[in-house]
Amino acid sequence: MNLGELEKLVLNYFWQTAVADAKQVYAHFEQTRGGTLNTIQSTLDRLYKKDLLTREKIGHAFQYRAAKQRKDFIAGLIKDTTNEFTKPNEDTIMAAFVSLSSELNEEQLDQLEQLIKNHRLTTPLVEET
Amino acid sequence: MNLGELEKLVLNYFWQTAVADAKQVYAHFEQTRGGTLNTIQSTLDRLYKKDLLTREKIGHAFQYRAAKQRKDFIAGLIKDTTNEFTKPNEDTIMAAFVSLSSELNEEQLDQLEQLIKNHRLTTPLVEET
DNA sequence: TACAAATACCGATTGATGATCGGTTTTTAA
DNA sequence: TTAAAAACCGATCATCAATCGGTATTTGTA
Repeated sequence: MNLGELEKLVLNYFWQTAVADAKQVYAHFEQTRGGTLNTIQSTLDRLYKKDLLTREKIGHAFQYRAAKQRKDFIAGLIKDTTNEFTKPNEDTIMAAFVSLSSELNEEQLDQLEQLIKNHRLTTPLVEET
Repeated sequence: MNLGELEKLVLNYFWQTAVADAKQVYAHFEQTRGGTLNTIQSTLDRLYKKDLLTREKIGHAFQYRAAKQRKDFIAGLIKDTTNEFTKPNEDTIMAAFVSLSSELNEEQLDQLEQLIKNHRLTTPLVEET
């Protein structure tokens, strides 16, 4: 999935704001970077067509929201990215972890261990796909 | 960093093959996907200018190699990707780990713990930046 | 119900960037 | 010195995001 600059800004906006229609999004970006309402509208439409935003008509305007949690979206991006450089049969997620782990310091290793513990507690015995 | 389709193929090729000149790369892709030697040459050049390949003139041809290990390259990609959707002050690497971790199963959690252990053994007391 | 305002939708244009390849210049080995 | 090999240059095409004017719809309300 390849995203343009404005598309990224808008996505981040929705993870901060939850719900908004085109006019509200425009109001937010008008000051920061100019442009017209139409530009925002077509960007929202593009994100909607990419399944990154959902929308629901309320009154006469669509109310948009992020289709996925930020966390899940990033996880998906990382998996896709990693996939493109992963050998066949290589476990993509583990490859990503291996790649990242080389940059961790002590504190981060501690956090990671904690993360694993929590994960084991909250999702016991999940089936594999 | 945005890479085209052929650029990705070529990068992957170099992680498999280590060293090659344009002619050799062309020989490899000629069968699979056609195109001309020139196309390969300009792709190599683009990757070189992006610092993804190094080159050294030997005889009359440049010998190209991957500038980074696959692992480090992927780690960089993930960090860049994640950065674009990370709140200010949020730890990017940890954010990536958190994103990914939600998809791990038991076996992968085990592997990850092992990874941490090894990492602690091989890189004791690394300074932070 | 008709109408005005708000919004969505359509389509054209521009700008980046990757893919492709022909043609020319440069380099090098003999 | 020169012919062949390779590098380099530049043009064209395709795709996609950004932008925005203009038109068609929709809807709340008078």
